[in-house]
This record gives sequence, C-alpha cells and structure tokens, in this order.
Amino acid sequence: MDQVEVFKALSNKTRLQILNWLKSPAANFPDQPNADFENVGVCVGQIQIKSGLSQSTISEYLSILQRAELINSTRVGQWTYYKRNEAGFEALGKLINQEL
Amino acid sequence: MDQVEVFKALSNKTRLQILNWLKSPAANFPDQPNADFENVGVCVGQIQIKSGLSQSTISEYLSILQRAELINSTRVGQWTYYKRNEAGFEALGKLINQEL
DNA sequence: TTGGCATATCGGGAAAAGTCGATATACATT
DNA sequence: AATGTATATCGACTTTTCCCGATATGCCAA
Repeated sequence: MDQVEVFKALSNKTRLQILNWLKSPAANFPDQPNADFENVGVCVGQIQIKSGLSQSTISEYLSILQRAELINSTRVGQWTYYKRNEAGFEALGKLINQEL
Repeated sequence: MDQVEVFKALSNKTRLQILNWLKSPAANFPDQPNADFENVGVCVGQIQIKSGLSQSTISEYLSILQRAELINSTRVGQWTYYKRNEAGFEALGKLINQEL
C-alpha cells in the first residue's frame, strides 16, 4: 500500500463521496436488474449519474481508487461493478495508527 | 477537520517524512540549545536542513500541515517550533474508521 | 456481422500543487 | 540604530490534478 498514492486518492471530494455511497449501495442507488449490490457492487454508469460528472472522469476516478486498493471491480458482461475493499480500509487504519 | 484538506496535506512524501521525524525529535534532530523537544518541538531550520528542500518550501509545508491540524507551532524568540498534534491524528483515525 | 450499449483510454485546457530564489518581517544583539 | 539570524510571504516556473469531449474497445443482441 503506497502511502502517498492512497492519500492522493482520498484528496478529492467526489472520490470521497463515491466511497461513502458504496457503503450502502441499496440506499444510494436504484436497483440493478442484472446484478446484486452485495456481491459485486455498483456499476460505473450509476455512479456517474449520481456524481453528475462525465463518464470519462468517473471511470478514471474509479481506477484511481482501485489502484489505491480502496475498491475493487468485477466485470460482468458489459458492466464493471465496483465495491469497497474493506481490507484496504483496515490497512489504512493501521497505517494511520502505526506508521504515521 | 476538513477531510480533503487533511488528505491533501498527507499526499506528499516530504510532509509524511516530517510527521514521522517529529515522532522522535531527539532521535532525528541534533540537540537544540534554546528549547526542549518535548515542550515545543523542532524549529523550522532543523527540519529544513534534514529535508534538503528550500527554506521557503519547508515553511509552506509546515503551514499546510498546521492548517490540516496535524501539527502545531510555538513561537519562541526568532524561532518557530513545530510538534505533532496528537489530537489531530486521533481525529483522523476516527474519520477513517467512522466516516470514510 | 452489424449496431448498440457500457466502459476505458486518449488528448487537451484550466486550475492547483511543488518548488525555487528573492524579499519582507520579526526578533535579538551589539 | 544597525546588523544578523529565523521564518514567512511573494512571484515565477514546472509538474500534476481536474475535468471534459472524442474515440477506442469489448460485449451483447438482432
């Protein structure tokens, strides 16, 4: 876990919002017919609509969060679903408590 | 505590190093004749020398860290001493565990 | 196999951050 | 008062980040 990379990923209001939305997909997004929130997460398009930013921006933001190990993705057909990587958040907590 | 501001402050290798050095001033800096590490911290000049960056850069970095509530300063004569603000780190830990 | 979606990648323009040297300010000493 | 030292601020330049629209890629359905 690269410290600077993870903090950079967190240094943006929209990316923080996305992480927060992904805590309760069912509360924050409309139902997805093709997949289940608990298993795979939320698809890019839903996140993009909710954010109000462009498709390309959100796609990039998601990959920044993924490189920082804060989310991970599952491809199902033409959709990519993203969900929180709780192990990454635990690692971050430890980093703060022990290394910073 | 502004979330984006804190994470931006942490998104820089040198600033992370400074925070780390300030965990054990006595181990990381030469003795200061005019002040005591435990009470007031380390003066700007010592941090600047150790970092290898310019005086102006370090002065700015310290103020970024201070605005993020991760360190605080004490002015004594012509010196400004900076030390870690452990309350800020606790707040950060809570932020990670509860809000992120 | 062609057309239509969903997502990723590319190229770019604007804004912010990184970093410097020069200058200003504040305090201390003589 | 004049000089010296420590820190802060300013102006500038370079690099990175923020976002976008356009295009490419991958997958599905007709």
